Amino acid sequence: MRSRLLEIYQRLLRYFGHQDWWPARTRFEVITGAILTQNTNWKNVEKAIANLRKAGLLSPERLAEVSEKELCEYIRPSGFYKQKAKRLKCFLDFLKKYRYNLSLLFREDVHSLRRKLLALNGIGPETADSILLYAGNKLSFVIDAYTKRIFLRLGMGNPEGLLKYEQLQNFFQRNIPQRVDLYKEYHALLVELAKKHCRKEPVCNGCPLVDVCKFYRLTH
DNA sequence: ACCCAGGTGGCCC
DNA sequence: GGGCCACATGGG
Repeated sequence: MRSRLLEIYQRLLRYFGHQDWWPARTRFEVITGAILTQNTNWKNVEKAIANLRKAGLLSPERLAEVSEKELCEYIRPSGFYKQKAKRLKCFLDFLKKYRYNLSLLFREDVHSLRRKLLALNGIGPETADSILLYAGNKLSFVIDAYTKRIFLRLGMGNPEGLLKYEQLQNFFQRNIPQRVDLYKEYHALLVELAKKHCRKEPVCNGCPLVDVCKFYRLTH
């Protein structure tokens, strides 16, 4: 199974090229984006991030200063803005214990830090792992709706009960080399594949995995 | 006028 | 432990 996952990775990389994720300038911007993009189109998140940047608020200290109400106005385009303002504030309260110092935060080991992030209101497994991997350079593979959908289409979903988050995550982590750059690139490539070829209504033309896609074999 | 998007938490059984 | 539902904006 190890070779299967790596082969898929190689094919995606060859087809799409390096994705160079996460699209952000700083670690704090990664974290902010990770919370804002929850069930939300990235284009909308970009608008919210642009608002924050224009106001000079893309640092923990500065963002901690603005009221939750004011924060709502900046992030409105990203949707669920009242929830997300609260969630950002919640994370900042947590970060205050580290004197708003992300280097200090990420000095902690991945498992202990993951547990602490999951304990925060508004940070579930995907957001936690996005923060750990892309902001903290920690070995924590990100699973999202796209990843699940793709592996269902590939016919790798049900047999071992790989539907639950941690199960699918363990499956990846056990079967590919433990390298941060590989984790980052693989997730980015899966998102790219999903957007181009693995939507709810699949676009099989030109899909680099078309020959191994169970959905394709069943319906064409 | 629909459907969808890089989830999460709360409530119910 | 699993099955719904609210949360909200912008684009196709």
